[in-house]
Amino acid sequence: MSDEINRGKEEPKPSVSFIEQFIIDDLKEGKNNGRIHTRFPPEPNGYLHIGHAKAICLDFGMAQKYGGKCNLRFDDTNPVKEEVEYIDSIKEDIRWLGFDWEEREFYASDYFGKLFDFAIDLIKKGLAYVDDQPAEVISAQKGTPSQPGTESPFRNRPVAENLDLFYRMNEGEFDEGSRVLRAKIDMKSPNMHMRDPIIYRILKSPHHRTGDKWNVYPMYDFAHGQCDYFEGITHSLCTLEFEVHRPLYDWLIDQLKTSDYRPRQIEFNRLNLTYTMMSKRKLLELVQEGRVSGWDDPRMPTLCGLRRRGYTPESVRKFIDLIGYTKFEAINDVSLLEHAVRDDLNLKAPRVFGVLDPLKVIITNYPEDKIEDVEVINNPEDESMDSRKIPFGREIFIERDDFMEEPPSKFFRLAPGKEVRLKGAYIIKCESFRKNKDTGIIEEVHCTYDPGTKSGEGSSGKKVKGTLHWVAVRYALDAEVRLYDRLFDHEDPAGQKDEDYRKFLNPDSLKILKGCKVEPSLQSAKPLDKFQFQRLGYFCVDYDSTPGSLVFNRTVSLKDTWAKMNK
RNA sequence: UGCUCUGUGGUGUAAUUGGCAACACGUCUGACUCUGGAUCAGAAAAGUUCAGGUUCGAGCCCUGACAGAGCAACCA
Repeated sequence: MSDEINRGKEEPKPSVSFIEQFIIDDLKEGKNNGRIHTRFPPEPNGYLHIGHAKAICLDFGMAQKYGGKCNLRFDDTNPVKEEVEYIDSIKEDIRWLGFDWEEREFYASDYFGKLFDFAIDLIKKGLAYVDDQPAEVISAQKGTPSQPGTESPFRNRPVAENLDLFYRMNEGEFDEGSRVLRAKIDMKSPNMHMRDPIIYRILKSPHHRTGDKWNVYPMYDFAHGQCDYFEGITHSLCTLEFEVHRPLYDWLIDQLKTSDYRPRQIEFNRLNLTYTMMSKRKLLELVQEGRVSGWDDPRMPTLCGLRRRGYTPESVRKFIDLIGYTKFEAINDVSLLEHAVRDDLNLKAPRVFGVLDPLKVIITNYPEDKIEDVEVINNPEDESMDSRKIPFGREIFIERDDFMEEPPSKFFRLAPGKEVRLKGAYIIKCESFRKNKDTGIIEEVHCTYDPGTKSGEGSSGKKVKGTLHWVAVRYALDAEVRLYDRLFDHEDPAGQKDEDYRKFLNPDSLKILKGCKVEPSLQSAKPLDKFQFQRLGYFCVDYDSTPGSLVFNRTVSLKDTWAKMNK
């Protein structure tokens, strides 16, 4: 290529997120000896959703890109809410997304000993005290964001007494809720988190990893920053709401650190999507109240839900990449997510014929018992995917929507006297149809075919506007198809003050179609196999599917300009 | 009435030393098509929350407003 051409189209500089820019700058300055170490710290109290995917892609992605490492660390500081079930699903989902933490699977509970020692150390330095007051009193003394707090009467308890009490708290001598350990910082701080935060509480539920070894457990705020520190994390990436916690983490690390090293916390915006919500608590409610079939209901924004819906990890990653990381709390349009899957599946998904709402067509001039195997391309976007043969015969099913008794002028499909191409087969002409006099339902369409128009062989000079998909009656397989729509009919169901999000549940978010007809090659399709049902959309085999009764989930429809014209 | 953060087409982002506001999704045309898909060509759409200031020149710097979000769990 000549210099002139090169000059003409300069590579647009790839723009990086503000976080990546910080990392680049830190690297340039030689911080941490050029080391990059991140972590993804989920709490094992629910399933991962696409919002977590945003964090995962950043945590693992930055490490990958800059030759660093990313730990998986479960934030399991609350034995009351956390379960082993969730740990396995979280690991599965991270792997599915395409990331690997190698041997670095850690738990906040791995550090309970160190954390306890640190608490003892703070007590000895006069920086922590045992408070005997009940939760409500402590809470009242905290003040409000606009009013300073007041000091606890136990604030100046002697060190020896604090030490004795704290040890005895851990011995199990006191009831849950009777005493807590607090850091002694500043009750008048404008930052609520600095007003003598509770750092240890008594909890007597057994922990999934440490059993009944401990009777006191660190609060998240007392564990998170230090765990990062213990693991040598260089960049602690988290969401915006932890911005106000940062001074507390810094204060704690100041008491702990023995060198200049300190993890750098950088906060970014959460992922919000239109017509859904990310609150783990509310998602759990949907599951528990039976409003969805489970965490992996294909309407859920969970990773297992998206997987079951037919999303590919590539499409999720692409979407995350598209929306970026900023400090602005945004709400992203689902249509971008849908674009990402369509874009990915367009290249990957084999095309097949499936008829959702079958209407029988009889080709009256086609021999009774003749069956032809016609050849169809598997994917016009990818020649290497080759072609396959499907059976064609005198009786076929077409989509009910593809026939109209009295069509408008722009209707390019089948109608009395009109001709259409049957994809991969012949051009047919509608000669007549049979209608049920009582119901008005069209029961059968009678057509003739032109033998000179076989696909790939000719068209007898005919030009037809429409091409239909079809399935031969004799070889059609029955299938159940589940059509999904947005779970909520409000753009921001959880953001409506004084309105319960349940009120916005979309009653039509799931339509189950029985008696759909699909081509015989789908007989052996396995759960999670993905296809494009020609002209309809992308579909994925559901876990409920068996060779004897196929079940497909619609991932997303194809763009449909005809449907749009008719709106 | 406090503290922290944030305001760029409808939506999400970009603009790296202050220099013609760019890209994607969506929307709308048209072409092509044995998928009304894909693809291709094109269009509409913001003058950067507002008001001042500095500057030859401000989305970017300064000042002041306004708006939104977060913070008052023995949750994370």
